[in-house]
Amino acid sequence: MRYKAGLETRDRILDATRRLITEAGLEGTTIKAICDRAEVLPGSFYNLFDSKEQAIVTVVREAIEAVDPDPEHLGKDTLAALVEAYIVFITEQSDLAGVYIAIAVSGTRNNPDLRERFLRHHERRVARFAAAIEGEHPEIEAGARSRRAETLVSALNGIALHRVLDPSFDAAGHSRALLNGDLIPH
Amino acid sequence: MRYKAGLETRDRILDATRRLITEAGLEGTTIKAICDRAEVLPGSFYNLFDSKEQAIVTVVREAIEAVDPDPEHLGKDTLAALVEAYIVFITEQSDLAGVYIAIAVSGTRNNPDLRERFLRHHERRVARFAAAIEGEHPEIEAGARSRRAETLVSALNGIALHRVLDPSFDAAGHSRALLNGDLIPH
DNA sequence: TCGATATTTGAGTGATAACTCTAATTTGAA
DNA sequence: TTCAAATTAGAGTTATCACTCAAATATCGA
Repeated sequence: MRYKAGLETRDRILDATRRLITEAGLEGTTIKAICDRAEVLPGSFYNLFDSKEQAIVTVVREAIEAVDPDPEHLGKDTLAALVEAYIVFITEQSDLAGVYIAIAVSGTRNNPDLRERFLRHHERRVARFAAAIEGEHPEIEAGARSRRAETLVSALNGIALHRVLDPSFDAAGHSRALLNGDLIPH
Repeated sequence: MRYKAGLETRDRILDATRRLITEAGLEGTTIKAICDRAEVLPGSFYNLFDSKEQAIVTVVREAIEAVDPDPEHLGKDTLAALVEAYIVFITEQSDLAGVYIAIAVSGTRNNPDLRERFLRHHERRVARFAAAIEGEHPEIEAGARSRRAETLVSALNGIALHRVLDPSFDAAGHSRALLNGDLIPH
């Protein structure tokens, strides 16, 4: 994996894997399907990856990292910025968003490693949202902050889920509605 | 499929299918896995079902119906009752809830029939929530009602999704928080 | 240009997928 | 108790799965 040709092939394979997972689910992501789409033969695939799983995990790691860019910003985010970043992820990196949701649901059942990775990521993400809430509403006590962050993160994932099903779904509008409390009057 | 033995076998197969989809995903739901768990041989399976897909679709239909019980109540629900009903579904029928989420994500990609069915169900569900909002807040105009209903239904699905991943997740508390607007102060 | 190394080719492996078929057994109405 | 119909047993079929391998070819630093 040192020549330019190999790196390009690797990119094509990862791109095919990303799109396949979102379009056909983990079930439909077979070596043959990946190779057909990437215009590569199985021998080349296995020259670059040890297994199908390695390619999938590579793409999943990408997706998880793309959800939470610049993690070192923790504590300096605003809630609005975090929500806007997620909107960008959902709408402009929809292949990765599809991977993210597919893995959240299917990938974590048979693969304890993926499950662990996903749950750790979720915790970090909730902590980041909670820190943003702290910055804007220091009067809310820590436990309640975490709870609210957890509600918000899960709810946003629901919106991402539906957007994967229905690309015309207005994920941005619904995400902002959640943030602004435009749900039910009281 | 007329004798008692056949009906019991059918129940065992459907039960195994339900649990397998939630535990192992669609990918792990093979005829062999279903038959092993139901203590049935492939010949018996195919005596009662035309295909693996038929068994899965049967279970998916169950799940979709369980999400929205008593659909004729449309217009007579309160929002709180709808949310509580979903909480019961998520927490007390977790096998079906797992099927529901798994299909929402994976099942609708390769199967246009399932996709269609799921999206129609989603529309009905949003309409029902919107009708409940109308009953409680007639001052909100129709378009905004639908929008809010859509936000709420998607957000609740996000909570169900996370509960499938993590059974200790307090789905009830987070669902009620959404309903009560306990998210971010303004 | 040479030559060690990376890459590609593509047929081939064993395992397992969904599904079929026939014979043996069980069921339950008459 | 009988017997037609339902059910079960379980080996077998075909297709496709992930993955391998040896030979041919392409790459690029020296």
